[in-house]
Amino acid sequence: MSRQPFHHGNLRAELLERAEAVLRERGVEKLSLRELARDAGVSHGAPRSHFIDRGALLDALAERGFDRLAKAVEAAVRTLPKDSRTDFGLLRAAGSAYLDFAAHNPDLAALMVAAKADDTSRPVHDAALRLFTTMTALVTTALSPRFNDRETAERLTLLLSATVQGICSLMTSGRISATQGDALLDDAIHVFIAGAVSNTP
Amino acid sequence: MSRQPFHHGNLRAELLERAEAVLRERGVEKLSLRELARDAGVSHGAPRSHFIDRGALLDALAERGFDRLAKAVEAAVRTLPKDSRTDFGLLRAAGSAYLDFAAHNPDLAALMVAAKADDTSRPVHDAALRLFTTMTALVTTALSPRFNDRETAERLTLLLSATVQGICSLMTSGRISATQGDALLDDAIHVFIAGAVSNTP
DNA sequence: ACCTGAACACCGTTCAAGT
DNA sequence: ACCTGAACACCGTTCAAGT
Repeated sequence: MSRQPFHHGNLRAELLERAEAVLRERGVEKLSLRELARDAGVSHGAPRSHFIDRGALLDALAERGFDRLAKAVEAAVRTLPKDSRTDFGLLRAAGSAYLDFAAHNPDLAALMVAAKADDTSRPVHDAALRLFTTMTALVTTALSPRFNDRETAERLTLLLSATVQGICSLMTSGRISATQGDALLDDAIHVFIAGAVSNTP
Repeated sequence: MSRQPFHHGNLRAELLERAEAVLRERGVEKLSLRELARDAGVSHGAPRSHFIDRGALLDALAERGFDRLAKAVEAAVRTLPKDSRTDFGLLRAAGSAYLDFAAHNPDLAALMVAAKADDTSRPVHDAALRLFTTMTALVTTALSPRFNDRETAERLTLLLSATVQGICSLMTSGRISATQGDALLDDAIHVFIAGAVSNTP
């Protein structure tokens, strides 16, 4: 009945939770396995049982980031008022969710982008694909009158994702303000829709 | 006449040179001031005279990266054969230079994107602005028949830059292959041109 | 102005050992 | 299966001192 049971029982989850907070509040540089262990009241070697190394923890964070972002995008689209459910409105809502996520979790967003698709980081890549699937469904819904083949949908989604992601980077790196980012997103979606129309067979 | 003069005379430049190589060959994680100092045959405290801390070195690398990229873009456009100097051809050449740079210097590209616009990293931001100026001139040249106000040029350039940069990220993170990146760039520029036309007053 | 070298306070990683 | 704790080999940063 010790208050600190030998088996923490929840260490992995707690480390991730705490790591996300550190990431938000102090950045990747300051994220240390040893400090995480200390804060969890566990020895410095303990995290090793859950994450083979620091990179594995970062990968796990990126993976969770992609899933959270996908959920945020889905929620933004779902809660969109009926009169805003135009093609533009839908894509704009998704893009905004993206930007908000990046603005509130800049270092996590950077981690997600940086995470290489190694053999070891397969879960990260899969999570990125899940987000891509969400985005593809959305683009298909928004632009469905214009085309109906899946390949076109995926190419356009890739393009939109890249663009939105680029806007996020400009914002988080301070190249443009949040307001400018919002305006740029508007431009992006206008151009995207207009350009997609004239480039779709 | 010692072979190791007390004043190295060129330490800053040598550290940067060597750092770029390490960045390319082994990644940011492996970039250490102490190792750089060792390789330069200098004490571990010496870099302090040129870079206040590790972050300052990374900022200097990012700054140089932006200037190299700007030069690469300019060269790509300049050496473009006459019969390729269409609006599409010009933008495509610039985008390709961008992608090539990122493909060959993924960690440097990540550093450039990550570099926050702090008060301390003003030079990085200025270098980013110089690249933006280059890009604006290019977009203006390519699309000049369609508009003539500077504000439109800058908004469109920002959009194109964000998109190209997003494609770079997808590539360097292994989300898409270099071939897919190339195809995506084609799509991007087609959509960009078509969309820009119908969105320009 | 630029560099040295000791000192300090951290790291990540490994691994035998414990429960 | 999960965690401990010592050990190792690195770091970045600071700073008085040297040239």
